[in-house]
Amino acid sequence: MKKELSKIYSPSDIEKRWYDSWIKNNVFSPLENTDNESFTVMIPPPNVTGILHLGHVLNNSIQDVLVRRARMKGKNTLWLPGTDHASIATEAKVTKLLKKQGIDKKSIGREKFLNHCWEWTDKYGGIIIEQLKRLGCSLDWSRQRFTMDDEYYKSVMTTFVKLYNDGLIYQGKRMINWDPVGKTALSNEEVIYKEEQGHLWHIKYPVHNTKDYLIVATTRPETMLGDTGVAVNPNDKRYQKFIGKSILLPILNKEIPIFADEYVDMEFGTGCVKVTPAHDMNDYQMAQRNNLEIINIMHDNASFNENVPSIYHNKDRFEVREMVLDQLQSEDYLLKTEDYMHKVGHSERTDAVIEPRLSKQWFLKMDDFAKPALDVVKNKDIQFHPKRWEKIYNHWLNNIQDWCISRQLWWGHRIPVWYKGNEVYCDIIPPEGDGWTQEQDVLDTWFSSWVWPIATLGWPNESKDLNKFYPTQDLVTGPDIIFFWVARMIMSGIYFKQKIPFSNVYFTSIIRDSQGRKMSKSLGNSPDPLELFDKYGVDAVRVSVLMMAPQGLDIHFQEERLEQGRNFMNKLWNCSRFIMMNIDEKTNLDISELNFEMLDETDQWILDKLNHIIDDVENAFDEYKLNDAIKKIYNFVWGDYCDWYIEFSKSKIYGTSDSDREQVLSIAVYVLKNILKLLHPFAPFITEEIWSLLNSEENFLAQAQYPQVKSKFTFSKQKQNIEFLMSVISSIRNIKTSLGVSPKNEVKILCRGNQGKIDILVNNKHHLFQLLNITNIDFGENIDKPEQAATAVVDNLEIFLPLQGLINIEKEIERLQSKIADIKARMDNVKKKLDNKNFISRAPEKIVKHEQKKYDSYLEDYNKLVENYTAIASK
RNA sequence: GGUCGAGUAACUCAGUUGGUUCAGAGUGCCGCCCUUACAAGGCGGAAGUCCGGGGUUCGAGUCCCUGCUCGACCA
Repeated sequence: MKKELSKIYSPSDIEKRWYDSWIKNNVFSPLENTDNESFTVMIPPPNVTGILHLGHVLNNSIQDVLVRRARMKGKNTLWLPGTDHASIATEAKVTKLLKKQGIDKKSIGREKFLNHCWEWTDKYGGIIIEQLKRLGCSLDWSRQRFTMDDEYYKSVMTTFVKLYNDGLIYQGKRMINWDPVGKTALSNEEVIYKEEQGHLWHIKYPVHNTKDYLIVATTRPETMLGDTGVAVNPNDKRYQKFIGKSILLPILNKEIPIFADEYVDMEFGTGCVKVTPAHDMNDYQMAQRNNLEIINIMHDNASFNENVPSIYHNKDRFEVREMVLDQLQSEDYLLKTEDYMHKVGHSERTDAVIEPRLSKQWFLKMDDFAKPALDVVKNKDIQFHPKRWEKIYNHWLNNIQDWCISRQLWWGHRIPVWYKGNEVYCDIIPPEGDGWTQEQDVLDTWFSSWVWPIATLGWPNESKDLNKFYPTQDLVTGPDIIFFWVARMIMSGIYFKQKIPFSNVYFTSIIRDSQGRKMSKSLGNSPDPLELFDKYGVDAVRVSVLMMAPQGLDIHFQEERLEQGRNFMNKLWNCSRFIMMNIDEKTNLDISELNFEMLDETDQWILDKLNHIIDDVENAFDEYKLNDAIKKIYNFVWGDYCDWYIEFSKSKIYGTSDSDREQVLSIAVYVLKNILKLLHPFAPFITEEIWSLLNSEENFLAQAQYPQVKSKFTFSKQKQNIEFLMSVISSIRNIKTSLGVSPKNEVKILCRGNQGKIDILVNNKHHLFQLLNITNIDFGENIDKPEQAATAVVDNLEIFLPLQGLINIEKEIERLQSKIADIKARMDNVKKKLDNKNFISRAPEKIVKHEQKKYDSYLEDYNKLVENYTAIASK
């Protein structure tokens, strides 16, 4: 019943099979009746019409690792999937699609438009869900949610009504960020400031009835058509005499006042500011303070309206800018044009340049939410990883402003407010009677998703799930939505449920291209994960991405780096292949029945090493350093298990003793099973496949028990011995290659050193033969050095390779010289310390002793090397 | 302008509390090997002014100050 696996691991054969099998057997669903501690993670809901990109791969791989590990640790685990409706993005897409078909959104009306949105959602909404399955995500699909589901809708309505009744939601006419393409208000957080090359235009503003003029400097000359004043700083000596006078505004020939306001920065530009209250946040505030007229000069699409001369009517703001500049130029008002770098606000979704606009909107008062949200992070109820995001979070909360929650869109949660004359009604249920009209606006999508952790579990109903799975434990998300979502979830959790929504927030890296640019469709630098899956295998992509994701730093993605993961998966496959080629029905797969008296030092070493790795991985997870964890496992599998343990084991596997062979195979299988368990959260498919091929007793690896440190496998002494043995083997290999001795050339070795060292080598003689291709070894304390031999010194042990006829004296001299130089440098370094009286007297005794010991050992090695060097060089 | 982060081998990055194979890993590079798990592999090797300049200390990649470069967030 020996099994022969294919030489190369082929992922595509097994991925789908295992995913289907996990689903069929409900592996991802939490248990209904259990007292086990629960572990919950809420997926950051992807946009319903989105498709998988590398950011999702990273983010969801991390979640899957945490979730699978928790499940294997016996927690009652729920990872809840879902999507959000992304109102502005989806609405923009649907509008565009309809336009192509010659259909105008407004003319078909709200209801029909929403039907189109649902059609779109039905068509594209499942794509990303299927892609997450492909990624292997162990989500509980029976609990999948969509923010536009009826149940979820009710949750959102409940929050609005409660906040309204609590007096925290109000409607007001304010300056807001207006997206002239999406034709909707945005919150402050949805405005992205980008640095752009612009101009600073210096314009002459004549003082009325005088020959004087003021000069204003502006980046937006077109707004002068809405100017209602000019401001100067009250302390500015240059302009004090003009305060109270007026300006005759060019082009319009309209008289507007010159006034004083502290806001004006005397240093900036000319120190005179043109004031356009309806189109600038700061100007609006100055207008309020100084009772200026407020004139709106634009339509909702940022073209000019009838409040300006007719030649500008219906012309876009950028076109008007050119027209105004031309006219100013020709009438000699334009004095200077400077290049000027400045930050321009853009809509996060449509990328349109934001137009500040005075508008009636719904707001949520934020002051009362901020303090508790600050507290729970301050007192560590919620911890951020990495920690530095706490500062960003605190800063935002300390400067919080009211949240504009209304959007002039149709796709989303319509605000549950009705009007009849002067009457206002707010409730989940529509008002009775005729004549009521519902508010047209919908809610900001983030207002819908800030209750994600509770609404998905059925809130406001005190459902079984809500009690069992809320609060959740870990949240994994990108730092770009720390304000949009993370902070607000914390607020809503505390406000509506009196409990924080999660205990740990892991902020992922941002994946950039190899040049450090953001991934974007227009640059075409965003690889399709599905193609990468096909090419490298899902496990390989997961492992590679996690290995290159340092906590909190951006990733520079290069496709070639996926080879590391692919090669690793192949390595794992092949060491398993080797094991399976050799085990048979006699092999004892249950290590508890092993005869520990029979353990070889190498067995003890690998078991001890395994303990250390389990511990290291545990510690790495405690700090959410997943890349540390996977790297530790990688080094153990490749560097210890494959490179050394399996190689050691061959002397027994190919030896004559059946009991030795079965013994070493049992250990090898035991360690391999632990490797599979440790690796399963990272690489679920391949590990499950190998697990099943090993005929393991437990059904699914996904449900097996996670490895724990076993104190009976502590073998410190043996570990040291084997590490010494490995150094000896390495340095003999070094001699052979650097002298150009072919690996095929069998050689003889002599070792001279103290009895302790010699004992180690004698005990492991069979390994030396197996790994070095040697014919004979002589050991001893007083062995004679052969005439012509190459030399190495390892930890005071002298190693001789008699190379009569083969030895290349020149090369050996060169080699020894470099070894001597190397150790001399180390020695000098230590010597410098020891010669320093201050070091001897002030450093801790332990350190001084250690350095002294180090020096003695170096000196001994050095002397031996020099001795052998002189002997060979003098010939 | 404010705040934060980063700068270590050709590339991408590890380096916990200052001292212990602390100067590391992977990739790439050079040499030798198709050795019966694996050439997506094995064995060996070369490679760094730890961004510059000060300082604290017996001792600094690590702590402090300062300068430079890049990035992010906020105004």
